[in-house]
Amino acid sequence: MTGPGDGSLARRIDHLFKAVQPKGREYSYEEVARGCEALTVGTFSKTYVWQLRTGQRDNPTKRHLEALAAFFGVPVSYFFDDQVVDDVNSQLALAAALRDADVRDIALRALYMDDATRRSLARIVNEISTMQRGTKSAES
Amino acid sequence: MTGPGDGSLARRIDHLFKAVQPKGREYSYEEVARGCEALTVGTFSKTYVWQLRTGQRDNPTKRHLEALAAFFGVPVSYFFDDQVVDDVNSQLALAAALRDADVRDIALRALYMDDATRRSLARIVNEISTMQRGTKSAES
DNA sequence: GGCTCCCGTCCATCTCAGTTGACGGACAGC
DNA sequence: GCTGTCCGTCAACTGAGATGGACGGGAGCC
Repeated sequence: MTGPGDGSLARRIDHLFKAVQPKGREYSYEEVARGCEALTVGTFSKTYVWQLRTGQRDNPTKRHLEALAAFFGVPVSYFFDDQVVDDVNSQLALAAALRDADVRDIALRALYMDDATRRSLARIVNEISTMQRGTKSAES
Repeated sequence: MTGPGDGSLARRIDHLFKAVQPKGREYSYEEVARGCEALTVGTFSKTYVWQLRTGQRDNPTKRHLEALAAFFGVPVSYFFDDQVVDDVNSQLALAAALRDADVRDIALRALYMDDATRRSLARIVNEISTMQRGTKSAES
């Protein structure tokens, strides 16, 4: 496997940057830092995020690991457990695929589907919008 | 569960001391420290183990968390788990919804869709099948 | 072009995580 | 009783973890 699971902490963080792009772009280091600060007590500098991603620092504290995991929406064990990496990665990849596809458009076309299929799609779209937490509003 | 997951890091480490007693008594701080040093690279002082257990220090680094987890034979996520579960809940819920929906059926109906939508759905289905390959019933 | 704003990168700095060393108490052997 | 040793506890120091600010560069705007 050439995923982030085979390497260092830096690889995994790098993968999170690439996989989690609710704005269609990678988060900037400052966005991540401020987001982490918002989610946990304590400070988080953009420089340190950069150092972690590039492998210049590889031994962060518990607090920083928790903040990063919360920000990217992955369990903290993502940074430790290879199996969790695989599980999460597949879900992140799915989320990425769903983002690229215009889900609302698909939902519209679902009007021409039969009942069962449409309900299934509706549930999926619903979960997606929940997952995105209003970053792309105007759903409901 | 009223296990060690209801409190601070200190509570969880204290629980490990009490629960893991292969010699019939609690490990001494020095035993833990030396054991951790043996299992990982780097140093680990008995005083620091004591500080962590008593809550005087509560922000250890990744390296120390890995060492402690290895010594006591628990996954590193033991020190985190419950705290981040709700952050990934949305993704887990999505996975559940996708399991219930008959995705292959949806893909078949995609034949009647236009090109762009069908390609989007193809990517989604591809990710789903990838995700389902390694699925083990992690259901409670 | 010139200006501004934001990004990633680098460097100087400081804070605090983690170690070292020492003190008092408990238990065993002499 | 006395000594030696191992334990838990404490205070002080060291250095790595982490931060703040500065520099260069690219994109958008007038």
